[in-house]
Amino acid sequence: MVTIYDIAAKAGVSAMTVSRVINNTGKISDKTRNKVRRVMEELNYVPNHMARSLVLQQSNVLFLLITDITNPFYTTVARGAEDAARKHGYRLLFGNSDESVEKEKDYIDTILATRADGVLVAPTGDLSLPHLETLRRHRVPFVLLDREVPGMDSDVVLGDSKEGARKLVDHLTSCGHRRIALINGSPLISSARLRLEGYREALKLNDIPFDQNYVLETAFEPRSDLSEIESWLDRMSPPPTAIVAGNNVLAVEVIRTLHARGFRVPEQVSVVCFDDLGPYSEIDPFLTVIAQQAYQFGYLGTQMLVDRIQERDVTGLPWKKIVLPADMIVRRSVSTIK
Amino acid sequence: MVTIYDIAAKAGVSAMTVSRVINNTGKISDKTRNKVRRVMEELNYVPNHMARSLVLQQSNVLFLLITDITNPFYTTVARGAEDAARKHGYRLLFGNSDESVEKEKDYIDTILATRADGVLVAPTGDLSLPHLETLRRHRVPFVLLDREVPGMDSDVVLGDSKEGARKLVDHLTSCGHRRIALINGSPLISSARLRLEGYREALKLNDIPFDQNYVLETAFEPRSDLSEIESWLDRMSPPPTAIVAGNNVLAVEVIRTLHARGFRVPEQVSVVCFDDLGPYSEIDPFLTVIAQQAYQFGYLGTQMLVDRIQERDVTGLPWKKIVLPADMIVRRSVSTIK
DNA sequence: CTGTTAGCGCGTTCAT
DNA sequence: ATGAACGCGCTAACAG
Repeated sequence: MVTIYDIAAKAGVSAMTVSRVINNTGKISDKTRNKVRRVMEELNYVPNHMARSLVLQQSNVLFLLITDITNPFYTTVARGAEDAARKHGYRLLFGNSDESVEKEKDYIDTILATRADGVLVAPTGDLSLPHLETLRRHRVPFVLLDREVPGMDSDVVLGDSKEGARKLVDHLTSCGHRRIALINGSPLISSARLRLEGYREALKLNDIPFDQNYVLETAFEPRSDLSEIESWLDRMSPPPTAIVAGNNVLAVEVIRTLHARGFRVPEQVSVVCFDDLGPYSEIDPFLTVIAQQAYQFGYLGTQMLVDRIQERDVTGLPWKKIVLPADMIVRRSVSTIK
Repeated sequence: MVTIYDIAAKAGVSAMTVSRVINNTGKISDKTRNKVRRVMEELNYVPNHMARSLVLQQSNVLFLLITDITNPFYTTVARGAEDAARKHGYRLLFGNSDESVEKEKDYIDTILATRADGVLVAPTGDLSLPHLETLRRHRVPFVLLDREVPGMDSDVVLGDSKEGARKLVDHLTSCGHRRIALINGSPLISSARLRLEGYREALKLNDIPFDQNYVLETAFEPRSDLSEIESWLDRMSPPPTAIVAGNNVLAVEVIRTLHARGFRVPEQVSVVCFDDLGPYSEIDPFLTVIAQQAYQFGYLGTQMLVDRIQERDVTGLPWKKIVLPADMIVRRSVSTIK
């Protein structure tokens, strides 16, 4: 590896001068600058970020910790984050927690050891609190994505979950549905809680009694075993005419289960959910969804994070909270009941 | 930041002993080991990867350079790569080239400066050659994904593009289609070339003359302006009854264009393509596709890369080439012509 | 079993 | 405008 010393020697200057040329700091005569530049090219010099980071005490690395890059929502979040990170000169590491607190813990350790300058986290849920406290204790700035964690103030980018759930339920009732079920994520996840709340409020406003049997609280993550969903479906009587899913994964799994049981969607059961399902929706729009602005989650979150990193010394900057609107896209997965 | 010196002082040993405890190297008495461990916990010590990397001359970072994480194919590649990287103790950086040679060049510089231990690249095409040569010159091991680059030997993971194209065309002919068009990526991309070849061979075997007007070679990337596709569609006469798309993006764009022009798919025009479209296909399968094993591209590619990194000194290890099978999934986007 | 020395590549500080 | 000395946090090599 060629270092600044190599090029210093060959250019007949000191390493410090080379460093100055590279970073455009201090005053340097055009002559030496050009000379140094020429030698750098000649020797194919590439700066060493690790050495630089070590002395500067900053890595220019951000970490994106999401539950699963494979979920189209997070895919797009990642794209937004990478674009913004690149724009500000940061590199982006990422990891998938799979909604597992333990895996999340592992990544937190990695993040600390990496000396990432900041973190974007979609926390697995309220149980992430200790992890966030660890980050805080080590003074690593972070921005929460999609989920808040009680007991931890921070910058955060959220979707309007409550409003989204209301819109979904209202849409269903306006199509004549009254028996509306909800399959949701864990109540330990703030966005799931808000979606349940929105669902309950909308029912009330539509004079529909709340029935606990119509609600299943389970994991937002894909599962191999659908039996929990199956038995829930069987348990409800009378069966619902419509199901609200707390996210896209649950929608897919409910529909698969319904299909396996011979139900047709939407003819026999309507289904709506949060989060879109990627490019397919452009050509064969099926699911009626709350299409959250995933790209903005990542892009704006990264902006906030970078701001926070750079104004780090300014103590007491108030925490910022961005709530992105919940826009509904009506498609074909809801039938009308007369 | 607490360093090994802090904990050395507090534990009454030398920094070297602490280092030994951390890395489990050398022989250390249980007593000192425990003492050191206790102090480490007490002080919330976290190792500094950057310092470690600097002296060890290895970063434990891999870089995944793809065209667009938003493309469900690459999304899944990324998931496979991250899983494998994590398994081997590597962290994973990623970047999107958007099929742009310039952006790719930028990332190559980043990769070098980062001192990434290895790179997974889906090169933008044959013009990536200089970039790969740069990596090679700097002795950075890399594995090519999905695309080969003439003039550069290396490890590579490919799909069986030729066979895939044949299958697609054969399927169409078996449904009675004879006027089969192809919308493909740039001929500067090896997989696009092979798909064209497979298409031509299959036509020949089916006694269908090749017609250059039925082929459009354009970018694999999403575009805002569909006019190129529109005019191609208008140009073909008689119009094709079926279209093979070189990837999922092109399939989506062709279908959108067809819809905009009032054509129905598959009633008036059938469409098939390479690469699946994400989770949607599970619930509302529409497009007939060659579903490449995206996860394996990432997972196996990373395995190969790690092997190459670790056996780095063993010169002359032959380049490995993995060709993953092209499995067709028949769905609803092809109509039968009597 | 444990400590000392030196250096990984770079930038800050203080001279000149 | 340029250079020398030092340290960022860690480990390899050697010494004891």
